Amino acid sequence: MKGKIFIIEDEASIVQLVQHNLEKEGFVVSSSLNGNEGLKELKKFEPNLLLLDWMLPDLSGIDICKNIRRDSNFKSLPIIMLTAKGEEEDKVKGLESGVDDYVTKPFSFNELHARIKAVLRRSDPNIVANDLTFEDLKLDRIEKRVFRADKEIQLGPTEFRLLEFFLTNPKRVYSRDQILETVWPNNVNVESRTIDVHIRRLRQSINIKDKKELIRTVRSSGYSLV
Amino acid sequence: MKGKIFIIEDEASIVQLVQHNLEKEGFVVSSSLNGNEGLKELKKFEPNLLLLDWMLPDLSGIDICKNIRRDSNFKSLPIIMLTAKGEEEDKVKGLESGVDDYVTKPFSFNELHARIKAVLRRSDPNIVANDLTFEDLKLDRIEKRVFRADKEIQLGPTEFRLLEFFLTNPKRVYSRDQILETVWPNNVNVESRTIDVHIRRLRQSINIKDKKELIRTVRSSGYSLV
DNA sequence: TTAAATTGTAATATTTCTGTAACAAAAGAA
DNA sequence: TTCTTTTGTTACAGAAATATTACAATTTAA
Repeated sequence: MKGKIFIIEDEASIVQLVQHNLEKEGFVVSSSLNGNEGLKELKKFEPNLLLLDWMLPDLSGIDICKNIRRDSNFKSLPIIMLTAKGEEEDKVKGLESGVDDYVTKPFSFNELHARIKAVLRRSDPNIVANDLTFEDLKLDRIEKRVFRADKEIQLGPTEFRLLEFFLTNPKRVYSRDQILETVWPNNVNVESRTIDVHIRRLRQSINIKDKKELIRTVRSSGYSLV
Repeated sequence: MKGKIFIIEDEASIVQLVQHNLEKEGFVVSSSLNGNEGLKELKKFEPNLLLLDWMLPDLSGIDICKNIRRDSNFKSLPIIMLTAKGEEEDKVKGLESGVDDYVTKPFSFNELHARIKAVLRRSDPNIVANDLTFEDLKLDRIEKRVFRADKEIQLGPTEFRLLEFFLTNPKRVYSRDQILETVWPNNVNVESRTIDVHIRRLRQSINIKDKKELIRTVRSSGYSLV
């Protein structure tokens, strides 16, 4: 069971795109093109997550948010807000009125999907896959543990995130910039060479003697798993 | 054995939803769509708990309640009343006529489930799991006692709730925010560092020499049991 | 009411983690 | 080979997160 997602968004093309893709991912999806009706349908549908357009013809996103948060049955419904580019103040307002995350339009489905999983993982962990594995490596996001060949490995927080990142796309080569963007908290400035050091630390931790090296260096491109 | 639940409710869709979910949870469920018949069937069925709609076409919730309380065989049958939104006076009347709890429609199944467990825990402790255990730790929700290796341990109220929380999902790592949300009463603002102190107190209480530490610190993530 | 227990916070100590710089080693290029 | 570029390794100081302690305020019990 992947969970139920409700969409309130007035641009039919977006709804169609998102709904179709989410259903392909195994979610049960329902949607509404306007706010007032959407609210009613949503409460019947009882989703695990709401995708909410911030600019609707009838009701503003804030109003919907408030309404939802006031209803004891939906107080903790995770909400991801869809906002048009440049409406920076809206983001602030959104986060203040209890939105869990936001995605700026236009967005790629992959980006949205990642956000959805992240939000669901926090609010409703059973809905989302929590173990990442690759060969004899296993990372448990719930218990925050890492195993190589069934032996537990201790990692620092950054090494953990780094490995988690590689495990979401094994084999794929990531540049230092890509790694930096995803693994490090936003608006943090670190030397790109710093990654080398963390790679070293990660290697040191996950390598077992007689077992093959798991992190490959791709000269002038970056690193990848195996 | 999870116990038997009877439902008297005239909206077939609600009955279906609730009955289905309760059966999935292991309860034996029977139901009736109207009051007079429901009363008869109920007495044959001999449930451990009754879910009672307050607004029925034929008999009012109060009448049913009175009838039940007058019957010596069902004097102490726990009743949860289902009431439509805004019927505040009904709640008062309900509680006066011996209802144990009420749930406002529309409700989520999870909410109802929680209420049912809470009511059964009080009235019929054998039906509901009241002991949380993990390795040699045992927490008794009824008597509010905690044991480690069969030796009783004294905990303050907050430490008790904290441990109870960890025991509902052992091994899982919880962030300070999650702990705060669940363990502390709502809309109470406490410093997130305060949790560290309570963790310390809890550790101090449940740790026995020569026995392993039960609470794991996961740097930058939170805490978990073992 | 007094005494005891409980709570939250702030201050301090301790531990662990991070980023960087400096140098070594390796891989390409010429 | 020799030079250049890129990556590996190491050590270390400062930063960040957690542990511990003490204390005042509040609640509960006696």
